[in-house]
Amino acid sequence: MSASDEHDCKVALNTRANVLHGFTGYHLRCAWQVVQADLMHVLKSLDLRLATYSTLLLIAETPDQRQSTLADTLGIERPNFVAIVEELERRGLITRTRDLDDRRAYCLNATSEGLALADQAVKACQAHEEKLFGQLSAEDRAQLDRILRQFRTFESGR
Amino acid sequence: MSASDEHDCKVALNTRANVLHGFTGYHLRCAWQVVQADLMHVLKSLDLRLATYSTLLLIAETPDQRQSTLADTLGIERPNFVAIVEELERRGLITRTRDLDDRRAYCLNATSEGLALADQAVKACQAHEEKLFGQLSAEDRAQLDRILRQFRTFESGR
DNA sequence: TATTGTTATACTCTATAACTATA
DNA sequence: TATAGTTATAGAGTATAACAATA
Repeated sequence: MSASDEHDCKVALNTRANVLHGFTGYHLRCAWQVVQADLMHVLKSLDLRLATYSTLLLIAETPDQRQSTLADTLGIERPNFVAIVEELERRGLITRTRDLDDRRAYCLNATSEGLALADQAVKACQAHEEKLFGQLSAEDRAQLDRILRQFRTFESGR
Repeated sequence: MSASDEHDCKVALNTRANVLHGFTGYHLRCAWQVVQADLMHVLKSLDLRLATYSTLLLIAETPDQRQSTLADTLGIERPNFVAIVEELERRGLITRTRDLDDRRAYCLNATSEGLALADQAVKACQAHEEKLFGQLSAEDRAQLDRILRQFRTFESGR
């Protein structure tokens, strides 16, 4: 068996007490790393990465969008998005058809295989969330979700 | 003025509603990205990165530790830690002296310049935390900190 | 034999400039 | 001239194998 089959649960920045522990941002990072490590493991079983997963989901639910619109939504630079879209197309999960009104652009759509995989991935990620966030009390879990959503409106500027 | 002088507040994975918004993990990631972007900007003004910052802080408060111990604590692979330590030493922020009991190892210690910079960095990061997490209510901020700390004990394995 | 620090290397993710074809 | 998609490239961050010096 390969190293990729072992589930590596190690958290960077771990165990020993130090001044970093006084920062909420540090704990936020540690929490994300725990979640990310498990999420990546779950997605790997479907041969997906974070980027291909979120791209496939977005294409599956918003048909006929352009690459640049999708890339923008996902916060991925257009040049870096090309390889992601190419992989999904090569695997038969999405189609790219020329926009008839603007022949520079593509319209991206999920195939039935893509929709099926997106569905599988969502179910797997819901199970992953249950496994991880289910370790919190129901109240804490709801509070965490509610509080984290507030960050979307935050400015990080001076 | 260079691009590094502008404060880029953009959050990846942004604005448009999609199925990802149903996942707490997604919001956790977004929150970390908001915090990380601002933190990196703050540290850049002291010519520090996340890695050099956390390494300097750890060395400053735990004298006479070995590289491998420190790397382990920070969750950084030993080979990748070499360049970080070299940079801090080159800038006169830390010293590396051979361990007399084990001449394979180094003992790392912060210089007075290193201690001063660590102090500056901690103060800057405390201000950064006030600015960001201060946008939450006092109750929400305390709840978030408390809940996030629970993740340190979580297993992400099956 | 095992460990400390190191080198070399490779793979991912990210960021920018410049090209092409269309508009 | 501006935009959509692309190419090339460069920089971080991260991971592993293997080496020299020392234990």
